[in-house]
Amino acid sequence: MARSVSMKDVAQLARVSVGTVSNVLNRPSRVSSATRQRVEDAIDKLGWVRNESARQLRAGRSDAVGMIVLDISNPFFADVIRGAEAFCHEQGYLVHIGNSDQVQDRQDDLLRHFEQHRVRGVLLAPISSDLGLCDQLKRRGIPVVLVDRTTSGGFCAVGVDDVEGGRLAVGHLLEQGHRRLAFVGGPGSLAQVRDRRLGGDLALARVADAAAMLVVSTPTLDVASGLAAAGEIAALPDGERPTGVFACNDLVAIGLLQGFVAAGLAIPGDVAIIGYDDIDFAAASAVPLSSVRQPRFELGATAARLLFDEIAAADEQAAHSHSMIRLAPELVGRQSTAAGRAG
Amino acid sequence: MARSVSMKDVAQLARVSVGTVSNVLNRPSRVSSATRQRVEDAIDKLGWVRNESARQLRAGRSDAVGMIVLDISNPFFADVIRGAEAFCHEQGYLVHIGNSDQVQDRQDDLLRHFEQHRVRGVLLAPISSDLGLCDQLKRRGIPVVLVDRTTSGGFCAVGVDDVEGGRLAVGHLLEQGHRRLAFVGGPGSLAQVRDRRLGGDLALARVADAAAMLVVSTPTLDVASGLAAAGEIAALPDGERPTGVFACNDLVAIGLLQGFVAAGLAIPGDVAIIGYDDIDFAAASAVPLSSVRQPRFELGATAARLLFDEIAAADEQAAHSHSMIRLAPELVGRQSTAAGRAG
DNA sequence: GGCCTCCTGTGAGACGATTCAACCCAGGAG
DNA sequence: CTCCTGGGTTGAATCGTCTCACAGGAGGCC
Repeated sequence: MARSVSMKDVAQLARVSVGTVSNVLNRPSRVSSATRQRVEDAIDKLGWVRNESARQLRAGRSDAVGMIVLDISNPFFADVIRGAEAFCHEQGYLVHIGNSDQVQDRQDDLLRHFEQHRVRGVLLAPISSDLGLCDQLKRRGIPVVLVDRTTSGGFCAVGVDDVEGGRLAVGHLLEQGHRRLAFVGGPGSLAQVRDRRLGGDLALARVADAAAMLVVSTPTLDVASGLAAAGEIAALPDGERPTGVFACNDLVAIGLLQGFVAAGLAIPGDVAIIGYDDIDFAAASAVPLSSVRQPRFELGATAARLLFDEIAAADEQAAHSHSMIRLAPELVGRQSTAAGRAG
Repeated sequence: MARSVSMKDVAQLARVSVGTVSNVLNRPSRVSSATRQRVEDAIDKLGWVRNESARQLRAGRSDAVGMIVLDISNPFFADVIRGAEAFCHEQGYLVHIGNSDQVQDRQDDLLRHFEQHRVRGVLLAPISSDLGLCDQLKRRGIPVVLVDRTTSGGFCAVGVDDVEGGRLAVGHLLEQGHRRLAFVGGPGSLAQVRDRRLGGDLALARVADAAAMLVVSTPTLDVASGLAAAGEIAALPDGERPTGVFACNDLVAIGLLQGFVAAGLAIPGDVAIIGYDDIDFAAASAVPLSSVRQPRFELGATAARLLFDEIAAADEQAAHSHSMIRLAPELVGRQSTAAGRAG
């Protein structure tokens, strides 16, 4: 198409200088209303739209932050994104969303991309503790806030106390009388998986007559993994099969639920299930799923807030000390662990 | 932090001109290997990262496309995004994801933002037929492809035949012997809602002894809306209550399922339910949900392909005629409509 | 009337990467 | 020895916007 119209074209049509056009846009009070009107008319007439690249180049910064999640298909992250976006939008910032799919290379690619685009900051749900590229961003003056993570090494972080969450989940199963338990989740490289399991183990250690948790490791945290694990567990003979299963997240729990039902096991009669995240589908499942609720929206919003605090401190050359915010998980008991039928 | 390093710094350190640095990056064959090595060393040493704004300004174009979906929490769109992203990534493009949440103003904001950022094209799941801003983008040379939409007015479009899908869904209920049916969904401004319902009506018209569908309109297409509608339907007296319900999407269907169970109705014994989209949670639901499958991933990937065709045509100044691709929906029968018990 | 302000508006640089015409020099052909 | 060729490198111009020092004119004040 025709070369895109620039401020110069607008200036020409309005018979003013480009400087004046810029003033109309950025400090309208400095321009007389007659001139302003002429310029605005010219803008409308030509359909001029500001070129953000040029603006950013000149300003040396952008109006965007980047965000990387582990799995865009997981409704948990959808809500975290919503939270972050709500906050950023309020500040006039755009959020670039990236999906690492738990692949380190993909995460690194995205970080590089963000760096090239000179985002003001990054919200990262990290795959592993390998944060090499984050250090590079930090050195360049791009703050990084870790999301859904409670151990921070030189970064701000927001997370839910996963150890406590695991403790709640397993504690709940124990309270319902279950003594043979299983933990389903993976990979172990994810801090979430390790912490939740650890919490479970801690709860278990307080009860004398409970066996160690059977651990079924999965490659990812999705429905398919839960389904596969269900088959494995259902195949165990009656006396050995766990009566209570702690799934590392709700997707896995839903897979388990489906798998157990398909194998002819009753929920919670034969097996009780508790998930993690309390996504909407957990409650909506026909055997409503007990779960450990995380404040998803707040997680995203808080992370965004920390990020903007750090950005503001850098702008003002003020000191900034990294903070780590640990939100509290909450047990949500539903039918999938209802008492009265378990052995 | 220190002013970000530019190519000039690299050039200085490597004792060459900036032109040579640029050549190393963009046409390495033109540079002697000794020089190239020196430049690359300098880049590493300084940690230089290309400034994408400057590159884009000079090039007059970006390496990104924009995508706007109706509801980022709906797993249906998560998969559409995956499809689009897979294709774009292969072409070396980045996808900016935006969430309109079915709010026209939000959609327009996002379109304006994309225009300012000079994206190469836009994939849009439109809220209504009001595409005013899209025309503006088109005039500016930014092609727009409509996603999940089969009526195109001057745009390429990819969609699933929703009328056919509605026909399949209701046809299936009729085949199972149901004669009192309901349709749950809304708002009517969404083409998806209108078309699916129309398809249902068409199927119904072929059967002499079936009553007209009871239409329960909802404000949005989410779980909460389904729950509310379930209450409304469950309250009807036994002889009047529909025995088969067609939900406009799976989120609504899941809400219905939960609501009916809570009201003491058996699925599919008292009420059969069929949803739409066949998201993973439909199959994983403890009463596995019948649904109409849409090729979600393919939908996104195809839309991206059309977009790049149009971009390529524009680059080569070749003619481009808009195409409209209609993918076929597919009935997936599961337990929620299983036969043998319905009246 | 002269001088000082305030109000508008101007125009010349940046910002950082890319491109391209021009240049330099070594080596080969004549 | 001169001319030509071509690989390797340079430097300036360019993209569109923003900022800032400054100019011109109107009005106020002494």
